[in-house]
Amino acid sequence: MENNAKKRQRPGRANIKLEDVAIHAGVSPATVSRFLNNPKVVSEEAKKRIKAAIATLGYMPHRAARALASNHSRTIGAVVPTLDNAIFSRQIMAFQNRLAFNGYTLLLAVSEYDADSEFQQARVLLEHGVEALMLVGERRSAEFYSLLTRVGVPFVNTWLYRSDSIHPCCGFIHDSTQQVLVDHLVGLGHRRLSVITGQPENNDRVATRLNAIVAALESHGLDLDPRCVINTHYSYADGREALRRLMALDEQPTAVLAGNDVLASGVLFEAHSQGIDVPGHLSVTGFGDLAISEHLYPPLTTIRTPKEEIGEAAADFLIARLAGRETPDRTELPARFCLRASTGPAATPALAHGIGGDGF
Amino acid sequence: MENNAKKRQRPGRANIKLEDVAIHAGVSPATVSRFLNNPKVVSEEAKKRIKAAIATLGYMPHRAARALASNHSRTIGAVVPTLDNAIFSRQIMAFQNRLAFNGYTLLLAVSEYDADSEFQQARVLLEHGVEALMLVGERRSAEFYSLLTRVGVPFVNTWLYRSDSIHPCCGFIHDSTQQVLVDHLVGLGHRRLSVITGQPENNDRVATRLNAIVAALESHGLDLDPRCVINTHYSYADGREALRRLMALDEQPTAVLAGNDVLASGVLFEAHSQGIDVPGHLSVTGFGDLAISEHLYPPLTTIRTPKEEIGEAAADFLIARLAGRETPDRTELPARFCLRASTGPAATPALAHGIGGDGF
DNA sequence: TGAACCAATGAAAGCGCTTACAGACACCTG
DNA sequence: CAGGTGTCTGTAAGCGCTTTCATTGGTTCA
Repeated sequence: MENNAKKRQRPGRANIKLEDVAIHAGVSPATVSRFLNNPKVVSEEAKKRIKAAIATLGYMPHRAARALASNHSRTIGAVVPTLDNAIFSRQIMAFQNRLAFNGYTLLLAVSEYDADSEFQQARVLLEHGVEALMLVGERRSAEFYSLLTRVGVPFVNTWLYRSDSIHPCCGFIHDSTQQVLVDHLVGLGHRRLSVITGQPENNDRVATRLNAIVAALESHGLDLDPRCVINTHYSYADGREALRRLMALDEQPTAVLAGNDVLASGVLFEAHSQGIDVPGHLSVTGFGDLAISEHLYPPLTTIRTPKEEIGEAAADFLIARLAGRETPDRTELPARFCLRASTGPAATPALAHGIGGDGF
Repeated sequence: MENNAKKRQRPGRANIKLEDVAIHAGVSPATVSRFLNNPKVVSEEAKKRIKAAIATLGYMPHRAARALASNHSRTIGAVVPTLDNAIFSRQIMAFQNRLAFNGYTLLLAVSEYDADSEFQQARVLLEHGVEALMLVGERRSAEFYSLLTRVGVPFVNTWLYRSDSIHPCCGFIHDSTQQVLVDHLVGLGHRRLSVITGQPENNDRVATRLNAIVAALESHGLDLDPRCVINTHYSYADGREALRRLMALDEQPTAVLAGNDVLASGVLFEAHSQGIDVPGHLSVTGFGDLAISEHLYPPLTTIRTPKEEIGEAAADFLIARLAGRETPDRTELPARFCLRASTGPAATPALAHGIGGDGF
């Protein structure tokens, strides 16, 4: 009867609140709160008693209440296209790790490469009061960007770097990175290249790299046969299927630029099962450098992308912003060319259709 | 001057609140709240005006306030060992997808196979008011379980199923699943098996499977030479290194049971580079069935684990519990044996040291 | 000795929502 | 027409914290 108000029970939480700790420790709630948030202003004596009270009561702060009162949720959101690809999962791991280290919790959503879904999910994260947001890519609706600026949370676009971007970003320059691969192949004598990649309409990095390939070829006086460009999804089976289509062409390409290492692996697998010699008959490049890529037969020539570095840099950027620290809007984390054995001199036309080399 | 109180600005959010919507729509805050949470009780007229007000003001609900007032955060937490492995990332994708569909947001933490970290991170998620929790495995401190029950949030242990578990769980039975592999190899004439797996002390599934291997061998009157058991980490390089150690033994095993498909792939890669014929000279099994496994040379005999199914079942279970619906505590999602080409009859002793077959 | 300062604390007013309760109104029913 | 019923709405009291402001008692300094 000591409490005549209808007591709304809190299912789903231990029912100990800050006030209980205060009573137990013989101090005011304000002091307990200060102990939690800024311990140096409370006396040793009070600290000791509060600590004891927290321990014996098993008190856990109620973050929603804290968020409401202090206007700080201590959460940061991320929306990524998928976790299927090791690329994003490593980024997220590094990101989450950095956040946790700094006392932030990650709210995660997956967009499945769908722009509407990305927007929708980001909205929900904002409603949840995330103090900052990590996103992938930069192409999105004006409405999305205007929400972001209206709400005023710091955000960062990852996986790309453009020195003239109007938004904070961290990643690498896709054009020049992609160009390295094209130059490499052309330098090996390849004249008829092919591309197997994702859907440019859902993925601005794919679109950029595709353009970069065309531009790079142009600079060599070459062009890209549209029949040699296959836009597909990111699975091994898709990579295999794409190579089959390419090999069915009457003028077969001598090299394949795969959009990522999964696709490239698929190409390698298919080449193997068809007895196509790589790199004797066909050169293959990947993009991303997965852990497995150096172990494939032959080891894959690819681009090592800074997955963890991007996650960490994004976290550091956002945390710095939230702490009011000055920090540059754009961070370039270069991707590196990994020359391995899946690329080699273009077969001379005379040999082009033979099954060369020692296979696998 | 209409507001003489010191106005704490809300940086990081659009400053429109429910009350503003109410004023704009000419109704009380309660009605707006009802519109948001239980629209069927508000009149069509009011609905229309509130909808318009929300749209023109660009109102976004403040979830922390809502959580505080209603005692429902609409968030669910998950702690997984890693996202590095496709296993858990697929589970998380499926889980998150299901949550989002039901209006829940995922708070994600990664424990890196560390029990203290798992506990710590789960605590933080609980502080954030997650209404339910998905975990991996079942071995954890009594303190952890007591917190879970004290706080009273529904939780579920994933990746294992035990009909006699006292906690909700969803997954498969490791013992019998593992046994299938052992029986398969023994049935092929293998007598000297080896195991390459993770660290049983950090991973109860590994420990269970290891015991299951010993038991299964015993049932065939065989035993497991301790020198043939290698506990390592989950990388391709670790798998390769482990095979090297196994091959350096004076009595070489004729089969390797790898703890997961990554390790098994490493074994395959190393076997290839050493010219060891698989399965002619050495049989290899995996565990998990990654997307790549069917494409390897030779395609990997392994166990297909229900990754997405586990994520979905876990989400469904927790959501049902939160909705007060009856639902069984334990869900068995069987793992399936995938017979492929990496296993074959044990080499006869006479041939055991030769390099057989056509390699790759 | 009194003014000035400082460190430590408590009282109380919210943060932006939800919800119990009661009131207002329209409509039946006997 | 009194009384009941049902639908919709508003009032106001919190949810568990943070934080401003005022107060206390002790120290230092001129």
